[in-house]
Amino acid sequence: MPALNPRQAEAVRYIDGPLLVLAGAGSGKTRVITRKIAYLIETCGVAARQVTAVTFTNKAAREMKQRISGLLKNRDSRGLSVSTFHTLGLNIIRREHRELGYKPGFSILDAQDSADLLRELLRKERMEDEGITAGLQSQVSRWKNALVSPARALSRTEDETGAAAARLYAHYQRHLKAYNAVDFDDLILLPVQLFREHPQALERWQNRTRYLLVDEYQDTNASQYELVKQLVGVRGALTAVGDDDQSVYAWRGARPENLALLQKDFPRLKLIKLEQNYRSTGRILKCANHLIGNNPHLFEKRLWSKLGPGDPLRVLDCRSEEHEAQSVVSEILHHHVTQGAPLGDCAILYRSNHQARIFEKVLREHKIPYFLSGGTSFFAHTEIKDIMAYLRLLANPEDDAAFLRIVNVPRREIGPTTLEKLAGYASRRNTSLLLASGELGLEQILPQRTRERLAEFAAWIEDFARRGESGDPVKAVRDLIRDMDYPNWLRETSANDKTAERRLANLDELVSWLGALTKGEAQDKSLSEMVNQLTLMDILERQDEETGGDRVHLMTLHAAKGLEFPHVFLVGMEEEVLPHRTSIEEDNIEEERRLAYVGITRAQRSLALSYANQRKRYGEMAECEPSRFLQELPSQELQWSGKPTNRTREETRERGQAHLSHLRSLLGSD
DNA sequence: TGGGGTGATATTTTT
DNA sequence: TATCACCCCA
Repeated sequence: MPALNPRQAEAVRYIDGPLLVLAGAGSGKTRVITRKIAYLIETCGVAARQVTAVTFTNKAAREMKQRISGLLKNRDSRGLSVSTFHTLGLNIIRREHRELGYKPGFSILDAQDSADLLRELLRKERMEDEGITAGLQSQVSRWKNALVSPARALSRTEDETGAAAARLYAHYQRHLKAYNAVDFDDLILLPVQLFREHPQALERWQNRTRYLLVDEYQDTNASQYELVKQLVGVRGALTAVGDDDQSVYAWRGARPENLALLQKDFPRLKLIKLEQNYRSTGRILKCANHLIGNNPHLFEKRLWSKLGPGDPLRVLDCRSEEHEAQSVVSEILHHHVTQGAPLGDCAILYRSNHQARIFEKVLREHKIPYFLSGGTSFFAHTEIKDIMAYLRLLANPEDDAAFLRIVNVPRREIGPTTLEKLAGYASRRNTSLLLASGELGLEQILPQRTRERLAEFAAWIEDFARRGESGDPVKAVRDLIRDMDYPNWLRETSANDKTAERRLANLDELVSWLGALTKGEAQDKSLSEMVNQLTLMDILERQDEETGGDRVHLMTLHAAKGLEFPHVFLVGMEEEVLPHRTSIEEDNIEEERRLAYVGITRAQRSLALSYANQRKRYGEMAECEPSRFLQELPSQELQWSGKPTNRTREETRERGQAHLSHLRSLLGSD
């Protein structure tokens, strides 16, 4: 086990009050968090169940758990909570749902479900023409993340469009509540509201959070910060780890200022900076420091490394995006062949997803295996969404969104007209669609055959709901899928055999995940708990990872955060690409610079930056200018290749002239 | 119910 | 250019 450096050790041992660890890229922040948790449990005698660590991604939480259990060996780490903010919120809501006015079995709507619901409401309200369709979901999300209630949102708006959006927000919240459902943002928002209104509940949670550790602190938004403050309370047993230079989620509500706010809110805050980098060579770090030096800083820090200077950074000047892809791929091949570098050591990083395409094409042409991260999520597949909707409905008979999704999938001859009438009836009776389906009052408005179909469906669902509750929930799910002949429906609705096979495999995978969840830590989980847990999980299609092997990594800069690779190719270093056009327009260059910084600091041994002079934009060929960030790098550390651009030609001319005038001045002074 | 034609639209993305 | 949602017609 590597020894901690003095600063890291100090951060691990400082438990007397609130602590902010400013951890530069590659400075071993995860090591500090994991070692600190082990220290708290082993040395300070804090009970594992009273330690809570929060991260932003499942992946980070998973890794952290693994590393801690490695450190603690056989010692008791049961009850230690390492989770994402959202899972923590879910646990709080699960325990306290009554106080919040939710019933057991409440559903979680994912981003897609919530967008669907908003679109539906928008349609009902006939507000399409008011131009608030675009960005409505993110507006609502921003409000929620800033702890702005619908009423406050409405009172704050100035124009009619904003008011319409705020009304929709109110409407949306009412529907969620009626569905006994929450969305992702609610998982943070509701606990905050609960703790504001119920001091006893807050005390309960404070008592079980004797120590709180927060990773990637710069990514917290206002509601997450509020939750942190509430849980920490006056005790101030908090370690926050973050790096303002790696804040790249401002567009999602993250507030890097939260780092500075800590100092205000916790006057006793201790600050420790981790500046020794264990990842990159000196030249790479020098360039990174140089670039980020152009940003204003909340806290000054300067990364250094003992790893030696390393090679100069290469800049690839390319004619077109095609040429760029070919240049990068041939460099990778070169590394691979001449230095025996594994393909898996190479990563191609880009600003936006569409840039991956051309690289995929060229890699395929060269028969080079690659791993593209950030594809469609497992849970975005129709078949998975369908079954999840069934599960939600089993657990929560009030989940109208789930009901509407699957009532006619597979076909049960329950069409839009029927549903509209049913919805009218249900809302008059103040009940849910599923519960209304079996009611006698429908006699007045629906023909007998239709009523029978509805009642049959409702009875069928209720039957399986009972089976899921009393018996083996996984078996109930299997039976449900078989009983409605869903696999055949999938085959019928798939374009070809191949997609059908894939979808069936996905279905199997979902069921086996359910099985795995029942075997997990807590044995007897209810169906709804399993469903909610699944909704927060990130099962991506990882055939690539499973088939394993040595593959080039392709990913966005956002996805690369937290990772490292021996050889990094930072591509598309152009104005309007990185910095992205909209960021230029919105005068948001600093965040783009941080993105470039994140990209550079992913590299361990070698880094190449590339740009194209021409690129297809919305179908049309457009001239491109090298990114301003290239000029912000120290030119003596860069090695340009390819044909020199106008810029470099100009530079050489300038340099030549400077040299001449220098000579002249020498002559003149003589 | 499904398929084809049409017009708008075009970041980053986790939970 | 490429995709996607939407609408109309068979």
